[in-house]
Amino acid sequence: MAVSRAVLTNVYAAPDSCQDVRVAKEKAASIRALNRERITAAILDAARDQIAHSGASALSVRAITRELGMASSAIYRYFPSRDDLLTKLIIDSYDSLGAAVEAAESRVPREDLTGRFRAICRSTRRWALDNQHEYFLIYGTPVPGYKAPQDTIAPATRVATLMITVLVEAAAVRATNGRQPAAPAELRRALSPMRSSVPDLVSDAEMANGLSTFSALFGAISFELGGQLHNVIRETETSRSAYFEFQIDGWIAALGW
Amino acid sequence: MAVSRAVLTNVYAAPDSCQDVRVAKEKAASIRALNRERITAAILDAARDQIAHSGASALSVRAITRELGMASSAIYRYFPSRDDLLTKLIIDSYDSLGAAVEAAESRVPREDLTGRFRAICRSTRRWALDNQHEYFLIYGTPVPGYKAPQDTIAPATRVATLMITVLVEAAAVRATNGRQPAAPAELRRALSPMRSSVPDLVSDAEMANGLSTFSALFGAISFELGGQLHNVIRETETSRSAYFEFQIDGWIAALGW
DNA sequence: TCTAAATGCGAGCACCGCTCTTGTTTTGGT
DNA sequence: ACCAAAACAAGAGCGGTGCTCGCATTTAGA
Repeated sequence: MAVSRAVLTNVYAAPDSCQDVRVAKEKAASIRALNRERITAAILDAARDQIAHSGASALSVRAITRELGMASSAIYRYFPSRDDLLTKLIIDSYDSLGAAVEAAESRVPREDLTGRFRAICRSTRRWALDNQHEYFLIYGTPVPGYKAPQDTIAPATRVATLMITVLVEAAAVRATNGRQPAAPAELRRALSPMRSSVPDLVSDAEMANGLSTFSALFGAISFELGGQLHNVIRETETSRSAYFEFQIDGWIAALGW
Repeated sequence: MAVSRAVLTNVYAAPDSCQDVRVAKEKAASIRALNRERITAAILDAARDQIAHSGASALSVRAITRELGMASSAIYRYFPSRDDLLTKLIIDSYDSLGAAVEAAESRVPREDLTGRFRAICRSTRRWALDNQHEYFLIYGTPVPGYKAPQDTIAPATRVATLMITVLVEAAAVRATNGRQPAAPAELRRALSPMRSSVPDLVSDAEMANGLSTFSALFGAISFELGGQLHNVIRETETSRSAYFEFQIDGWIAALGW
């Protein structure tokens, strides 16, 4: 109806006439396409709001449509199911985290390897604290039946890729002096899938170490966000951050840097 | 009705007459009390089945009552809400994990500190692999509105307590040789809540180190169970376990043992 | 024995994800 | 410029959920 349509357009950027926005050939942004974009964005925004406020389990498509003033059935023109909506949100969360970490890491001088490592750890924690529910959307309880679609894996690996890059550069520096002992055959086999993404100059032990540190980082963050540090570490940001910095030092030491 | 009652009693241990089972004073097990126990246990069993099969989010009280042949409203005589049922299951899971880890640790000679540490790590992982959904019930995404009741905290600390015990004994051994440098004031303050449960002979750094290692352990397990090691570590038990053992070695080294 | 508490049941409420039908709007080819 | 086809919005409806309430029955304790 005209009513709901008006609501929808109100929610969004000025419904300027679509004709002055280049009616060029190719995909000349039609009214349909523009509306679709706007409404899709509105749905995602509302969904993000809901998740930020009360977590992924409370995400309700009916609540979204209610807020947007549309019929509950209309949303299925944009997302075939609640799971597809969640998938999109998951991808966005991965990208949001990835972008935040990449931005923080890029601000550190290239030659400062430990500084870059620190930046990765800190910005990951920072993002997690600022987006708790989105963090658990990604690193929390896996959804029973849910199988991660293909298009989630690329965004999912952004921060891991960054970590590997730093690890590789660190290995390159340290490879100049002395060869390292070979890892046990079983560990080598275990690492074989990861090996294909990591140059040979990184030893098996360095790879395993890096991965272990990586999971320790997320363990630390999950502990803090999950309340496992309640009555253990003082609940002020200064204390929490001091403990986190202590952990970073430990990880750097464990990496042999 | 007699029908559903029959079903219920069938599900459970023989409904032997309650009179021969000491009609003594005090809480002379009445028919009511016995049935209540039986039905409560049946509900919990069915709930555990559901969780083990498809996770906590899929836990449905109606499905439980259906399976037990009772009216959906009847379950509220036993658990006032779905959340209370979940709370009970959470407590049970904590206890189950705690008991498993305590049993494994107790089998190692007292003087073998690293062996006891290893036993804690391994049995925790083992339990998590065997009870994936229960693990995430405990260490997964925190429920938005959920506030852990008082009676969960004791079971929740069983494995942590065990870990602290080993840490303390290790500190006692190493305290004989040399004092350790004081930790920064901020870290000391951060650790103050934990300090009240840990004797003074454990230094701040040792405490923080132990805690960090503890969270790393759960980070590692969550990574494995959460699928974060997919395409990273080979998905066979031998490979997974080899990588886990490598991590244990790293943690022991980080603890300075 | 007799009252009060505990228990079971069914109807019902408000919500959920999702489907199907109907009627309207927009698009694109002729 | 017209018209069939596609996209879309709305509403009713289905089966599911957690939970409440009133009523009948059973048990406990005085």
